[in-house]
Amino acid sequence: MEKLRTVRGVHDLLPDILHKQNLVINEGLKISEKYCYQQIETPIFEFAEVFTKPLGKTSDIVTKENYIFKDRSEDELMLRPEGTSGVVRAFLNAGLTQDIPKRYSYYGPMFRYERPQKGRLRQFKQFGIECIGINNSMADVEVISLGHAFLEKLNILDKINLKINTLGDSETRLKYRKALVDYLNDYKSELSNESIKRLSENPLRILDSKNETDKKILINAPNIIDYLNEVSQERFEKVCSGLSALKIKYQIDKNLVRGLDYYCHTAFEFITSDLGSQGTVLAGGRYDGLAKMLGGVDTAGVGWAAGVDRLSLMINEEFANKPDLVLMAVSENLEPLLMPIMKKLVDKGLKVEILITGNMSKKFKRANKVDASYAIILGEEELSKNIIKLKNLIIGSERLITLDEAIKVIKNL
RNA sequence: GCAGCUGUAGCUCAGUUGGUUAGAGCGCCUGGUUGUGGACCAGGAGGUCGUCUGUUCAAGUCAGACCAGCUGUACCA
Repeated sequence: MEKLRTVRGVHDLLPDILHKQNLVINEGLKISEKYCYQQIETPIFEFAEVFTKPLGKTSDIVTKENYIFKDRSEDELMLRPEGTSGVVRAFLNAGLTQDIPKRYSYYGPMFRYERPQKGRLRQFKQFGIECIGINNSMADVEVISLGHAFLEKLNILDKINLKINTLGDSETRLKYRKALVDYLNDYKSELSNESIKRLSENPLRILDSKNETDKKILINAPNIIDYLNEVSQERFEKVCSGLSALKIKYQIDKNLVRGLDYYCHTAFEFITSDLGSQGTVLAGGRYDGLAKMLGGVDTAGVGWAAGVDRLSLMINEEFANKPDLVLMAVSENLEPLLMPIMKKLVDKGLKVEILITGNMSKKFKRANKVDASYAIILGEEELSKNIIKLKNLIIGSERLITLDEAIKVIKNL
């Protein structure tokens, strides 16, 4: 096919789907504003290091899913695969490390070179929030609570489960990592190829394996909960009891690992079974090490990102941008008089579609198609008396009245 | 990335063991109605059958490659 088309996994968002996505984003913005999160926007591409450093050299995003390119000045740039790194980078660049805490919300397109499917695109939209500069575990609870409230506003909470886990602090993870590797080394010959590779590179991610043999081996693997030092242990308990106090239901999933290196302590995912294998709809965690990885001052942070495309697939909203009325003239020479009328109607807050193609029959057919309730018709007869004809398209009745009267009738509907 | 399924009109789909000019419903356009819609009637436009290569006297139909979508898996939002 030599026709022009979009790149694989990159879709046009026609009005009906974009409208749904905007609803999702608007709910996100509204609820985050209530929690005093302020909207921020960062560039959709950055120096590649902004992502490669914090995400970790072994993450899929960096190794095979990236959109990296060089610009004309040979700078290595990368289309952003996620939002957090850019937001934290912006926070550091603005010199705000003394001005904490900061609560940010953002939305926009992200890019990952993946195998496209329903709910998985190469250009997709995320809405996310970041709470920067608070080490207190109550920030974790706040952030999860906000995510929960967001999904509640979208009216899809009943289709979603929350899973949480803790990755502990760096001391914990070092100890646990060693224990896990020791355990898994005994089964090295039975593990999947992917997991064998990870054993040396990023063993924690083996916990996430969906391979059946791997899963069996993992049943008796050491549990990170047993390796938590006192600080990490206490944190996790506080987060759990904080959620319970909010009556937010959750399941602890000890195999929940975030794919990105910068996470520590709390990790969580809101998961649905409605979207096939793309179950994760909102996910995040704590990323205390991120600011330092970017070369900035060590700053705590916790946040999440939600998949707007996925969420919009879950909400039932009919998109009807139907006009309050249609406006037409009976002959072409009267059409110039319609624009001032339209201006007045719009100024009064009405949604108007002006009909300037076809004969009267066509115009009424169009009015029908766009599901307008009223038609305002201007003809020679009406013009001479300085009135218009108002037709109620639902019951079919017509009245000759002034424009001001017509506006009142339409608005009283 | 790996595996499977699918691709015929704007949409949903039919198309027999390969055989004239590829069909239906819906939608669209024109007219029946020169100031009036939904229903109805009549007519019409719209397809290089995803693309390319091959097999054959003959390909929408068979084969291969590629492209795209979907499903699962990996991974992730």
